[in-house]
Amino acid sequence: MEELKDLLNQRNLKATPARLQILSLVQNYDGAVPFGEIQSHLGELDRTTIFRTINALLQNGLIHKTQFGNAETYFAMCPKTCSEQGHQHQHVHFKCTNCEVVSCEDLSSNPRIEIPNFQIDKVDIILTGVCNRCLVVQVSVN
Amino acid sequence: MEELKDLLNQRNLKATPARLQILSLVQNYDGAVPFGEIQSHLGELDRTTIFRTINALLQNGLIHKTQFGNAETYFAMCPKTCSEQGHQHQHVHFKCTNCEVVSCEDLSSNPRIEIPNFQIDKVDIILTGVCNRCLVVQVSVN
DNA sequence: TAATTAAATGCAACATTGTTGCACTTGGAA
DNA sequence: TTCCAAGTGCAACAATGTTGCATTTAATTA
Ligand SMILES: [Zn+2]
Ligand SMILES: [Zn+2]
Ligand SMILES: [Zn+2]
Ligand SMILES: [Zn+2]
Repeated sequence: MEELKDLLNQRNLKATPARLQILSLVQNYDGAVPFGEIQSHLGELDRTTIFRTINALLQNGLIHKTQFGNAETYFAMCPKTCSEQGHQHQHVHFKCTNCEVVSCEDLSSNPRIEIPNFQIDKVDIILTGVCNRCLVVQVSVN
Repeated sequence: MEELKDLLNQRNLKATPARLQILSLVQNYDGAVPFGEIQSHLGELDRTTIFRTINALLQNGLIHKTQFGNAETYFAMCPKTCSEQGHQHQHVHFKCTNCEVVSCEDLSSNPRIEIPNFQIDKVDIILTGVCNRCLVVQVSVN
């Protein structure tokens, strides 16, 4: 908890209870946290505060977000390569249709994404399928 | 317009004015259509009808959608490989930060997306950058 | 430790996207 | 022309997200 406080102060963000609570939830969650989970775990906070807190953490490179279709938005911790200067992620986002967990995953080999005559600045890869844990369970059941 | 009517009837959808108008707009638009454009071009239709029409076209494989961050949802025509059985797209979605146009694009080579011990069922690649048209303009101006 | 202040919060009000139930209308087939 | 399942409009609702303003508080400093 003290290290989260340092993390915030390093980015010139006050270490307020709202920020510590949300950061702590995101850090300790199994996978990326759905927005609804943040809201229900922090019901004592005003909704406006939750949105503003999330935006502050996003803008300062402490957390990032992803979306699957029109469904809920998910939040996860950033690697140390992210800062208020911008986000730098190499990983992809995966949602398991069985356990519903959304996670940040590294690809076994990083794909080369190119479109002829286009300049590509940002690549976002969103995957859906069955995660390793659920596959193991399916195999052991059969 | 008559071919759109056939297209709808092939999928067992009535060729109503709402569907013909929305399909026609999506087909003739430069790139994928933002939801707001659909709404403003079809203001005489009830919003509920617009949503239900879009959902019918999505479910029957006539159009598909994509999203960039939390921003607007975009709609584009489907290739013939899509049907009420499901969507089958190989292309990616690209948004130009200069002209704001969102388009469906083929990659010069299709990447192999793999995560060890995961089963991947659906791959969604969302790109941001500068499109070929805007790059040409920038070069000719300098 | 107490005072100071910029930053953060709570509250109210608002905008947009999206859904559901129900009554009414209509496209397409007989 | 008649018929009816499918489609539409309307009302009401729910969720996400934003803005303005008054109040509170984290961190600095005296
Ligand atoms: Zn980041
Ligand atoms: Zn991530
Ligand atoms: Zn499709
Ligand atoms: Zn597309």
